[in-house]
Amino acid sequence: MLTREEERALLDLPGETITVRANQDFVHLGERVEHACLIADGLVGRFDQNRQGSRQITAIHMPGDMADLHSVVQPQATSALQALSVATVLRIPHKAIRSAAAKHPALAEALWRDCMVDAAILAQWIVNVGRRDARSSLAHLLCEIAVRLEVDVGAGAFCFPFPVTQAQLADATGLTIVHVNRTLRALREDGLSEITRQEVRVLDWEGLVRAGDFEPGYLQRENTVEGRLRIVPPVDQLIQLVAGPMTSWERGH
Amino acid sequence: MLTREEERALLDLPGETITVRANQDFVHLGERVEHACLIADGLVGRFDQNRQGSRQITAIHMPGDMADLHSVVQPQATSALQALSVATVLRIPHKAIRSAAAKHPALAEALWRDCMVDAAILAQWIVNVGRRDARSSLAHLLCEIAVRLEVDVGAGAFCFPFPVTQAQLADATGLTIVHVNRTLRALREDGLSEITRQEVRVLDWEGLVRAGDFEPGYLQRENTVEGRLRIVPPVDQLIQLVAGPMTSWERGH
DNA sequence: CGTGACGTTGAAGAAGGTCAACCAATGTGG
DNA sequence: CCACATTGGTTGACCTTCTTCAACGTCACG
Repeated sequence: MLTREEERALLDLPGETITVRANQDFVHLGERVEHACLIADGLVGRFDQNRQGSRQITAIHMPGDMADLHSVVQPQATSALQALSVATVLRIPHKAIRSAAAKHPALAEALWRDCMVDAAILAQWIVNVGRRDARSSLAHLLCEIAVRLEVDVGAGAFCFPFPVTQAQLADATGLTIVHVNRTLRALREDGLSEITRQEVRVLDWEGLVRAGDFEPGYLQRENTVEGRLRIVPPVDQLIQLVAGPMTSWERGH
Repeated sequence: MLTREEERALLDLPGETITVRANQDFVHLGERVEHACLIADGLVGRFDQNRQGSRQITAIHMPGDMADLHSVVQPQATSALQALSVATVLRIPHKAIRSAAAKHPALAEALWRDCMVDAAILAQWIVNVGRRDARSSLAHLLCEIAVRLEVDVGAGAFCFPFPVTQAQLADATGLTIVHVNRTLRALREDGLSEITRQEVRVLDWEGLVRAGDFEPGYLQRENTVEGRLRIVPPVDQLIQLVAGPMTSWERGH
């Protein structure tokens, strides 16, 4: 865990709030960025594309995520960031993050770790588009989102807001819109899940987990000692979880 | 760039050398690791899989790469590491890396950056399996490897060692062995590239780049000021490139 | 000179893409 | 309040890519 002082350093980070319309880029490909983006509200996609113009969403970020924390050490953007639905984003200057990290090595480690959880999710995403069929891939995506949103999956059936279009789901899974549409219908007909423009209704969580071949370990959620940095909204009131096996690099060995 | 003192700290890292046979895991899924693996020789794959057992290579590492540097901040392995061909690996204790990072913030930043270059490669890998057909995907993979190996692509035709099997290429691209075989034949018949068990012979680099829709920007190679950490073999004699826009977090503002 | 690992090929079929409609909901300007 | 445009969802017909299964070839090695 971070010390109270380290928490303060994190919470005291300055930033300006911007509102982004759906389908609007707020980090452009190749751009040199000076701010990291903390998602305060809405959903954000990390977009890549090939030169033929077909797009691929490589990550989905939600409130509490630092969508491009990596830009602190790599300011040349290799992916774009675009709002999937209306989003509120807090732009935090790299400068401030760097100086906080320099003062508090444990914080630097927590930031690095946070990036690595995202990287583990990227690796799973590769498996999802590379080695799962459409049905499994979509089911897996829904499971991942549910767990990351910390929806209570105890009950057999539940709902959570997830305002994305079928076109965006297609970009996330590497499928076409038409095939996503048919596959969602199949999931519906099998009584696993129903998806509208605004929310996901899970009817059979166990079944969805099986269909999606979902193993939540990679999300690093159970283990609170090594969990991900997560600043939950309202942003300036609570750090939910921040951690490292050692309190600080100096103190650990 | 790192200062001479920081370079020394990096070079002075202790480690034991191990030799790994082809197809042998040296980091197991779910395992708790205490060492980071610096590849000294050979090729290494980062392996993930779904429960049905079909495997997916999510990254390929080569000499000079720290294949699981991320384990320093996230010791629970979410992917396995396996040698693609005989490999020599230097195992560096996390402890040593942590303490060097604590002493030298600029080094900590360089390590973090190195991880983020790998993450950018992961994102491109998603595009490769999600939005490219077999021909394009294999061509892109070959281009990426050539550039990362720092092969001189100036000449129209050239060779470089790349000892992988077609089965491994299939796991890397999310295809089947059979389809990889047919697609490689197509690349050969089109006069782009010939691949044997030991090496890749590129006959038409420009054509291969076009076929693979390859844009090397994400590899962060041109820009020496922000390039990746790369400890080239013989490991303890040379740091080729290490960097950051600022010399250190402290010295930055 | 067998045995295993790797590569190659053919035939058949399934998963997913492409093209082209059409529908429903929402918003906007006259 | 209506005509119209826009966005997102749905469906059918057809076609391509890739997979599956099964066989056979080839090379290295004990």
